[in-house]
Amino acid sequence: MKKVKINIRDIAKLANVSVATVSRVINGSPNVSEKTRKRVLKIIQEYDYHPSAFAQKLSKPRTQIVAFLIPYERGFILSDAFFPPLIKGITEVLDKKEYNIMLSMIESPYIPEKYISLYKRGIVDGYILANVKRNDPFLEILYEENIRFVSVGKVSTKLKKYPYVDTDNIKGAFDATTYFLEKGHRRIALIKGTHDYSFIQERYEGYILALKKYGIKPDPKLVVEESLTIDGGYRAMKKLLKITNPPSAVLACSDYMAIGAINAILENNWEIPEDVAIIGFDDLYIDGRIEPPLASVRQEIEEMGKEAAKLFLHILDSPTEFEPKILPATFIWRRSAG
Amino acid sequence: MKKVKINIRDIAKLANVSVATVSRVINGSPNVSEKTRKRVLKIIQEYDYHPSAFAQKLSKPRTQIVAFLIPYERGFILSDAFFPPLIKGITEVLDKKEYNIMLSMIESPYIPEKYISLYKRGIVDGYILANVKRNDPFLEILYEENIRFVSVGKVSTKLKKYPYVDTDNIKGAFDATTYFLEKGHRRIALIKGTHDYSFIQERYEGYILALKKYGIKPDPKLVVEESLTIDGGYRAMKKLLKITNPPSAVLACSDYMAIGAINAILENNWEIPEDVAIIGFDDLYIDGRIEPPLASVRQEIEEMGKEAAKLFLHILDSPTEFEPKILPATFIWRRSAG
DNA sequence: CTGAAAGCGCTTACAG
DNA sequence: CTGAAAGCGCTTACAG
Repeated sequence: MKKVKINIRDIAKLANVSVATVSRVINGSPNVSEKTRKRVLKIIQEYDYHPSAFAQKLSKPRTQIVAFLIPYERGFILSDAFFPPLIKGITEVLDKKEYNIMLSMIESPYIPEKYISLYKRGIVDGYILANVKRNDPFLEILYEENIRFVSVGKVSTKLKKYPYVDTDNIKGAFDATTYFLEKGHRRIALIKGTHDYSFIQERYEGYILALKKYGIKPDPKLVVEESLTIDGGYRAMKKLLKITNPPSAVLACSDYMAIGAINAILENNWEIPEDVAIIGFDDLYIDGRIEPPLASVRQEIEEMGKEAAKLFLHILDSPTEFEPKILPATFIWRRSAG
Repeated sequence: MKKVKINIRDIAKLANVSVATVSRVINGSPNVSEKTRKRVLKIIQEYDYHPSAFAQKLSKPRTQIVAFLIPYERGFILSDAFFPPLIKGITEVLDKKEYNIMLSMIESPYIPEKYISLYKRGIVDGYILANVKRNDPFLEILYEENIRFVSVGKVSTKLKKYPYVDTDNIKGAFDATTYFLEKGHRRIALIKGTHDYSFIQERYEGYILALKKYGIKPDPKLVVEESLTIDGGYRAMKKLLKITNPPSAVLACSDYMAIGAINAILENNWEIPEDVAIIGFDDLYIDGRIEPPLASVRQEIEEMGKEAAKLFLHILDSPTEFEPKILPATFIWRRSAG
C-alpha cells in the first residue's frame, strides 16, 4: 500500500530536530554531530524518505540533467548503429556524476526555441548534440545565448571556438585512399552523401588529399553523391559501372553505402576485390561477417560518447577553457579491400 | 550577453498585475481579461521569460517526465537496431503531450533502488522499460510500490495483469515454421538465445506449436542455444551441420544469428536455400540486401514505441483499466527461405 | 476579472 | 553543532 508522501518536515519532527539539520544530513554537511546524523538517517531509512529533486533544484544552481538532442530527417535510417554506442558512452560517464540524460529525437525542420526552452525553463544544464547538420543555426543560437553545449561532430564553420568531439574523418579517408594507391590503384572512386553533413565533407577532403599526394588529378566523374543508405550506395555504384573508364577501387562514405555498392558490383558479375576493391566507413558490427568481408574505417563511437560527456562536465565549470577532442579513425583491412 | 534571470514577480511588476494573474496567463486560465492577457504576454515575450519548470512542478502533481530504462548485459550488442526506432516511436507520441524522456541505459546487474529513486524523488511520473529479462524483479518492485510503468515486451509471468506492449512472437515463429513445413521440410532447426528473455521463449513456443500441428515430434538435437549475436548464430549452425541428420531448414531467433548461420553454411559449401533454407527474425534494414536476401519475421518496432507511450499516458489516468497491446509479427519472404 | 497570502519541499546564510 | 527564518519561483484556493 502507498504510504502518504513524507517530507523533510515530517522527518525533522520524527527525529526531533529542525529541517535545517535534516537537510544537512541529506547533503552530507560536516556540521552535524555523529549522534544526530545517525538518528536522522535511521528515520529517513525507516520511512523510505526521498528528498524531492525539484524542491532541491529550486534552491540550487544546477539541475544535473543534460539534454541529448538528435535532429533527424524524415526517412533517416534510425536503425543506424551509431546512436546506441554513443548513448552508452555518454551515459556511462554522466551516471557516475549523478547526471541524468533527457533525450530528444527531433524531426527536421525543427524549431530551436522549443528545445532551448528546456534550458530556459531550468530543466537542463545544457546540451549534447549529435547528427547535427553543417552550420545548423541551433549551435549559433546556443552560443549566443551563452548556453553550454557539446557537439558530437565538428559541424560549424562559423563559430570560432566551440566544444566538440569528432572522429578524424580526414585522416580516415586519407588512409583508406592511400591504401588503394599503394596497391597500385589509380582510378579510385568516392561514393558519398551530400555535404549537408560535415563528416562527408571531411571524408571527401581526405580522399582528395591522398590523391594529390600521389600526384593524381581527381576525376569528378569518380565522385558520386547519393543518399547515405544501402540503396544510395547501390545507385551510386551503378552509375560508376557505366562510365567509360570505371574505377578499380571504391571508397564509400559509410558501410551501408558500401553494402549497396557491393550488391551492384556482384549483380554486374564483377569480382570483389579482383575487379573492384571496396572499403566502407564506420566499421559496423556486421562488416566482418558479410561476403566478402568489408574493409572499413573504424570510428570509436562509444569513446566519442564518453569524451562528449566529459567535455560537457568540463565546460560547466570552465566555459572558456577547453579543447575540442578528435578521436582516431582506423583503417581496418578485410578482404574486400584487396 | 546573458540578461539576469527574470522571474514571475518581475513580470508581474512590469505588467502592473499580481503574480497570480501572470500565473493565470501562463497556464491559459480563462479568468483573465483579454486586455490584461495581451499586456502580460507582451511583457513575457519582450523579456523572453520562461517559467521555471521545477517551480511549477513543485505545486503540481505531475512532472511530465517519463524514465526510459534499458538494462543491458556487458557485451550486449548495443548497435542493435532495435532501440532507435523504439525511441523514435516513444518520442513521437510523448512529444505531442509535452512529455520528456529521461533515458537510462543501465548495466546489469543493477540496483533497482537507484532507478526507483527517479520516481521517489519526484523526477519522473513513471517508467517505460525495454530489454527487460524474464521476471526481472524490477517490475515487481514497481508494481508493489504502485509506480506507473509500461514494459516493452511481456516479461513477467508472476504479475497477474500489468501494462505491456509486445510483438506476437509466438505467431511470428509459428508462421515462419509453418512456411517451412508447407514447403515439405521435416527437419527444421531452431537457433535461439537463452530463455532469459521472454521473446526467445515465445519464439520457441511458436516453433514447437507449428511442428506439433503437423504431427512432428520436436527433435531436441535441432534446437540449439547460443548468444544472440552473429557469432552465436555461426557457432550454432556449425553444431547443426555436424549432427547425423542435419536440418534442411533453419529458423533463427534473430537476424544477427541468421547472418552468422549463413556464414557457417556457405563456409561448408552448402547452397542456400537449396541445401538449407533459412529465416531470421526482426527484419533488420540490411536483410533484403545481403546475399542471399534473408527472409525474416518483421516486428513493428516504431509502432511498439508509440503504443508503449500511449499506454503509459493512459495508465497515468486509469491505472487499473488498460489492455496490454500485442502487435503483429509478419513473415517476410526472401530468397533464403526457399 | 483580480490580488494577497499560503503553500509546494527544499537550502542556506545568520545567529547563537 | 543546531534552529528560526528567509528565500527559491511558482500555483491555487479564497475573498472580493
